[in-house]
Amino acid sequence: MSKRGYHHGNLRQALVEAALALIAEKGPQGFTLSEAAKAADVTPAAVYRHFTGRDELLAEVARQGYEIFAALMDYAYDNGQPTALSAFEATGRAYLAFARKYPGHYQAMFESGLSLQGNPELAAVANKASGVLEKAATALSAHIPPEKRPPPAMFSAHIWALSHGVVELFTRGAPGTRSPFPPEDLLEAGIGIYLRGLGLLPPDA
Amino acid sequence: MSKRGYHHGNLRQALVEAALALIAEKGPQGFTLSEAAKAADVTPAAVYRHFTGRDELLAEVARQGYEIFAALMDYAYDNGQPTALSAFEATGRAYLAFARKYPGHYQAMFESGLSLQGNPELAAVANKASGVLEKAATALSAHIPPEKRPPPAMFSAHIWALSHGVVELFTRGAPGTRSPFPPEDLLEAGIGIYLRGLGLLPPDA
DNA sequence: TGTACATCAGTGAACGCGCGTTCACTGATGTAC
DNA sequence: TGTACATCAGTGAACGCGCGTTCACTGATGTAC
Repeated sequence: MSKRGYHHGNLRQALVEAALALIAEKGPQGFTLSEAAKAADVTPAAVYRHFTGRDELLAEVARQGYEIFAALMDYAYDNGQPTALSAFEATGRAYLAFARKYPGHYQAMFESGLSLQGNPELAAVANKASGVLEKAATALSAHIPPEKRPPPAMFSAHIWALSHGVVELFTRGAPGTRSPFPPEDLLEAGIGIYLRGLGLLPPDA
Repeated sequence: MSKRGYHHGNLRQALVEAALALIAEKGPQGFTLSEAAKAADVTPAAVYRHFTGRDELLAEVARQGYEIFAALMDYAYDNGQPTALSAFEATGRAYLAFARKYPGHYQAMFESGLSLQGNPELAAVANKASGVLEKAATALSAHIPPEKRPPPAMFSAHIWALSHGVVELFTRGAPGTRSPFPPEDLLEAGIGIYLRGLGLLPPDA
């Protein structure tokens, strides 16, 4: 911690980052306002210059997470050209990559128990993130034989759920089981089988 | 609460049930030893006659959950005869049914952050539960065309992850999204597509 | 059947702790003259 | 360039709270005689 005077400089963001480190290290319940303040070398009361309280700080962490998440998904989508299929697969991979690379954000978003109700700004940015996956699903939808075409929202939900389940069950020292396979491989294979079921991959691949 | 004297009768199980109700109502973090004791009409100190502390009470809740879960999965498996396929599908449905019917147990097992490390008894009963799904997957494995046959542990993990993701994301007033579809339908459709991808369902169903 | 007694499940008071939050304050910063 | 002053980001002490846990105790239960 460099010498700083009475004033911090950018305490707001420093608190967000302290919270992220705490959450990544000890889980969403390990985060407390007091410890975040201490990690930022500041009195707990100083937090109230920047946030209305504990919940708003946590919400800001999640908000930044959704922002990064949406950008990452969008990047993966664009980058996943040339085909709608490869773009879609890329967003699935991006989900897991995000969870791995930004564990603090991920847990704040999905495991901290904060509610999107009554926080319109947070809900909006969350929708932005899920919008990317639905966009990818819609684009892909055109390539699905009509007789087995589910609504795009449905198979984007499937991929989302599968990805989330893999993260929750198999990426940490999680309950239930230790990972029988590398999570990336598990997800990749699962998505592959699923897309084959949709008729989007050759049945003998 | 009926009149009871100084002695409770079966406080141990009453505390487990109080904890379950608290968890189901307010989430795993809403559970405290003190509130569970109060709900059972007893002083917090009385808890220590039956458990070494808060963690052991929570672990017992989870243990009973795994027990019920394993029994339910096993029942679904047997009941899913006549074919390996229908038995497998039944276990998938049982996962979601369990989460719905026993939300307190479910959250204690998967969302309370308790660790299976250093609790061999809990780990054993957890393995019993996942063992059923693997058994179902292994039986099904024989029917998969060899060139697209993943290890049974892998597709049981896929189904487990998909089910878990659906529960986490779409069954409560969850973060991320409100459910676009009834979770049961979502899971059923997802498993269907997945099994078609494995060559276990006709491609045109 | 009646009494003495051991057991042990529960009480209730107390503890130390860390939490989120409040408040009057202080002192560094940067602007006006 | 130098001084006076307003701003406001941070301090530090204090609060009430509920938590998990401990301890000496009490009184209901059930057994031995």
